[in-house]
Amino acid sequence: MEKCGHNCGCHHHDLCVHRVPIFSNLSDDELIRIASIVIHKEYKKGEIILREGERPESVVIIHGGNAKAYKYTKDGREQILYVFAEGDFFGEQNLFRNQVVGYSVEALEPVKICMITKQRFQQLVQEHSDIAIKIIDELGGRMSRLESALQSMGVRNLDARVSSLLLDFGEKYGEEQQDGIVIHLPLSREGIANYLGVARETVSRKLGQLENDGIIRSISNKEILIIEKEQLMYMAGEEVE
Amino acid sequence: MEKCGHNCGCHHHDLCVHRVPIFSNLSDDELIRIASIVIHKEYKKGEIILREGERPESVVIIHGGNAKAYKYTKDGREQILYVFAEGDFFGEQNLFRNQVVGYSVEALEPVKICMITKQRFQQLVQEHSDIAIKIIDELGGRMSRLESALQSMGVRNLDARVSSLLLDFGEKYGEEQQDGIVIHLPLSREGIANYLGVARETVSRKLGQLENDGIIRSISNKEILIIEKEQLMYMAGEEVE
DNA sequence: CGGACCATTGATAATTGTCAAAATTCGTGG
DNA sequence: CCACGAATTTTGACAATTATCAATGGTCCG
Repeated sequence: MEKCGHNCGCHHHDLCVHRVPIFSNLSDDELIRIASIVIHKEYKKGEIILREGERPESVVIIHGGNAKAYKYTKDGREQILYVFAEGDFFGEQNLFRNQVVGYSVEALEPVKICMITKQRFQQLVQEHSDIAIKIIDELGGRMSRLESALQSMGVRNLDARVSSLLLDFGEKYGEEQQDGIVIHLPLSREGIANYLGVARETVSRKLGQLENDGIIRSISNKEILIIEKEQLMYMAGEEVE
Repeated sequence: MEKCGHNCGCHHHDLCVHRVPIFSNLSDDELIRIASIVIHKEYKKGEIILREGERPESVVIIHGGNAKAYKYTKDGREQILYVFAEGDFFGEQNLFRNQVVGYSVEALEPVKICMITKQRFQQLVQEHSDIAIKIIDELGGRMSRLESALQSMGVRNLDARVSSLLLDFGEKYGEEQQDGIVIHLPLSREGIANYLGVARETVSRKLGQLENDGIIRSISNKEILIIEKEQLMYMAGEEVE
């Protein structure tokens, strides 16, 4: 691990604000200033960082580890909306309008975050109009991904969706090796199911099928090897009729 | 109709920029200034206002009529993402980043729009940082709705989704009457199906079921009467197990 | 090594999709 | 206002997909 064990007192080195696209236009001086108003926190696996229905007082930036954002239905079914990784932020929905958040965020592993209070953040945006534009940019990107996800759920068959998910995770969590790409999964099978909006068992079956076809290999519960990326891309793009 | 038949030369009265939340903080003078840089256009039913994959040069504000935003899969299945109505805007995703749009927009009926070129719009945002904040607000609201839609697709059963849609449309397009709420549907049955991500026939069957149960009445292809709103709300909220 | 947790598999039921045909609605022109 | 044809919607029969329930098998950690 890092030497930052004392309740995350890391100051000027390894600034979390450095990793965040929305601050990318700022000078080093400004970054350090921002870093000084930032609150650090750590969460253990399974801890809730933000709870649906709350009115968060801060914008949260992930500084390490992954976290899932999800909604529950009344009957307890979970839909995962995002898997946040380093540099992602949330809580911004409630920055200006006074609205409750629409999802909960839970640490999938030990997670470090930086928080900036709403008030401070508003100040920042006031001073640097660049930041507002970056936020619009970032939200635009996130919306595009949501729109694609919605389309996937609506009209694409499950094979295509599973393939897409493997490819996406390959990009984000993959490690190139000589026999293919090893994905270090942030989610369990159940998590994958709740992300795709299908039953746990169905994911098992689809992955089993892909393994039978020699397209992937399940190394462990948290690692999958992509053997035939081409094949996956084909399946993700368009299924044979 | 209105007297504005001459290719929409309406100037200072009935300003489209008046109806748009993102300009709500501006003074009348400024609104008039903005109105002067706005380009007006009209589209007939079925015409494409924006095509997926293009790089739009303008932000478009709907000034009258409804339009659907949708994506196609390669095999021709349509997923409707939004139904835009008066005051909604789009094309802002590409305001600052140079990215292609992720969906097409088609007029569902005669539609009037106002366009502001990217360049002018950027200028506006530069001058009035309020606008950027309003945009963030607006995008936040749209994201919340997308997130809920994604959850619906993922974990809610079809009865709940159909009920929700009827209630939403009731809010947006409904007209209170003594025997219930008459919805003036912006979408055909096929449109509803493509919005919910199910087959045309399935929508027919579900609506038929609701009609048999006396919860709604189908008046015509474009009008549905909600008789038992309570019942719909119950079904939308939580299905009996 | 044991126990808790997670993942897979099998059998069956429920839901929705697909295709074809019939019925209804809509718009137009007489 | 009515009638006609085109477009849309509904219905029925059947197939395909996925969910559910139950049991088994693996994996991870102490």
